[in-house]
Amino acid sequence: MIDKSFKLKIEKLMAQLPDGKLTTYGDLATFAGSPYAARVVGGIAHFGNPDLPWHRLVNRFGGLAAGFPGGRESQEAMLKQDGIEVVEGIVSNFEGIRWRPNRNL
DNA sequence: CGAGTGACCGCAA
DNA sequence: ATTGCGGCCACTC
Repeated sequence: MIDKSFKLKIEKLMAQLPDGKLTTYGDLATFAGSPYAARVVGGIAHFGNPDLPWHRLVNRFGGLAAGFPGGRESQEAMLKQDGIEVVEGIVSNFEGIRWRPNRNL
């Protein structure tokens, strides 16, 4: 059974994202089957399911997103609410809490 | 309906 | 080492 749509898969992965952790666009895109479709994840994040914690999505450098509604400060505040420490707009324990999707779905 | 953009990433010169 | 460009899917105008 193969996924029918890229967006659907991304949303599923986001739904499986553990609380208190974060992930990157590239990892989701790579796992979805297209490592170069990282921007697609960003697009989905903007027009996708608003119930998913998109604020836990960060770029490859562990930095906050670029066009997040309200600015990086808003996303940073959300991450802090989740217990994620953010400094200078960059996640401190980024590699420590960096969650990776389970390919055994 | 058609074309363009988008919260990115990786590689080439 | 740095800069510039291409590429994927979905959504909007």
